[in-house]
Amino acid sequence: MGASVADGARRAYRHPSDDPAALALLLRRFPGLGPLEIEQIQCLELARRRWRPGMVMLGEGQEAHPYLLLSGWVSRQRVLSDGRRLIFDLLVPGDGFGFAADANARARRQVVAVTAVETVDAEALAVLARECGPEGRLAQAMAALQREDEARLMESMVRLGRLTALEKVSHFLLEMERRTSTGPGELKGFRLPLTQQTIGDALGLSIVHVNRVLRHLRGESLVSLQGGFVRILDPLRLAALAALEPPERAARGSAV
Amino acid sequence: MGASVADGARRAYRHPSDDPAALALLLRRFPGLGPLEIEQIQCLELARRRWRPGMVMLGEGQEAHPYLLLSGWVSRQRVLSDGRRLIFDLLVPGDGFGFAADANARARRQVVAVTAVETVDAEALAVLARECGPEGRLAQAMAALQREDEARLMESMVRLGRLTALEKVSHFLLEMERRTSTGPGELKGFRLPLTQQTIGDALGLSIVHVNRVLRHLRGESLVSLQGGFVRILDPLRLAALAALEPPERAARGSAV
DNA sequence: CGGTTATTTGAAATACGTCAATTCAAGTGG
DNA sequence: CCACTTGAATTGACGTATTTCAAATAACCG
Repeated sequence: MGASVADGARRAYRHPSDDPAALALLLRRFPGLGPLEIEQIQCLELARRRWRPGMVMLGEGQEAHPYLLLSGWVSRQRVLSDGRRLIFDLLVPGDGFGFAADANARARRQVVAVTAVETVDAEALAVLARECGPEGRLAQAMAALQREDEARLMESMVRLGRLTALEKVSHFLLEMERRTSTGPGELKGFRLPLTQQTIGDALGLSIVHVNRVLRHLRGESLVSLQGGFVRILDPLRLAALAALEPPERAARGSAV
Repeated sequence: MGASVADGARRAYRHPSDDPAALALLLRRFPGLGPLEIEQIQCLELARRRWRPGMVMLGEGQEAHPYLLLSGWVSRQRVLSDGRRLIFDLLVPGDGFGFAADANARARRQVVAVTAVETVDAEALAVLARECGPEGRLAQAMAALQREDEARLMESMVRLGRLTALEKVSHFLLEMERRTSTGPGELKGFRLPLTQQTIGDALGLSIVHVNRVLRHLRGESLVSLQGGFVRILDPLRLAALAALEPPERAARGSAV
């Protein structure tokens, strides 16, 4: 019974600043870049920054500054005055935030480091994208990322509003596996450096219930959880539980 | 006991195509426009279009086309294969959709007319905004609207994930009052041409529970509901119920 | 008026949250 | 290496919010 989605942040997410794979992680998220853009991005390596767990990387109402995540996990969230918290979105290495200027102020969310985090300052990247015009590859790639972001938020809304706890957790685990997998042939699972409280705040569930659902998933041999490391043992059955729709489809007619 | 948030769409939202106030409605949503832009917008009056309740105005995965709402209510939503529905957002006269090209495809949502709807084709508006560059007033105004949109979605996520049913409904009614009020000195209430099923799908609640919460709000003399017409009788107490935060605040520190 | 759709209500089931205590894992200082 | 502390995971018992089921009005529409 010793399985858990334990913290483990300090162990596995000690700042891997000298990790040569970090940059590759970033680039994989920017589709369709040419050698010019890649060279430009590599210049950004200079402006790194580290954040300790719990640090507020972007306060509520504060003007946004763009960053890319090299390592660690980040939460975009809102905390109500009575302490309730909702996590809009969890960001993993390769993700970025703070690009849509001023969007943060209106949306009244804060960005917080969940684990130890290492970022690169992407201000220069945003400037470069603007300079090359909206048709440039970089701007296109960033727009694509923003659309991904938005699609993820929509998916989260469905999850929050219309899925059961079992469906929520299954859906969440599958999403996280997809987003953290660094390539093909990776059947060995993935790290999930989140407390059950954090998972609960992302799914709109109490910590106790998250725990029970995880126990159930373990009991059914659908996933294995050990020290913050997750293995999805039966992806098909889990996807069925997650109420996942078939990926995408063509356009449809108009009238009901 | 006969109060209800009844349909009433066909009665009150019979297409007011000759309503001279329609254009004013549109313009109030575009802050900071000069005479040039207003003139341009008025040219758009030509391309109107009508939709009957239930019509799919933009199918899932379909390429977006920009519209502005002159009259009627519209739902951006997602329907799961088992029939469950989540409404991301309800659009009221003066709102627009379909501007962020391709965003719809990834987000896999459909746009559906809730009531009878009248739109103007805003393609020309989008083109004009692009032509004047991202610094033009029109582009700025549209970007501002999009930020509003996003902020509203965030607010919805908090509502879906962390508010109780009573809080959800109170919050929803206040939001709708704010968004449909056409100006100051309007204490008389507002039309809410939505089915309780629709409200439920926007709040992640069952229709039965929506009904019970509304009855409770009526019983407490917080709101009055008659034939799709809503009066908020005690805004302060209702806002307290809605777990509403103080409007906005300055920037905040950084570390926890 | 008959047919349809929406609202309303009660009773019962259930999913989920809260409370409180225990266990477990990891770190810390002696 | 060992108490000791701390934070997270785990578990049981219990309360409650919300859903589901079913049926009865009520409003609307042609």
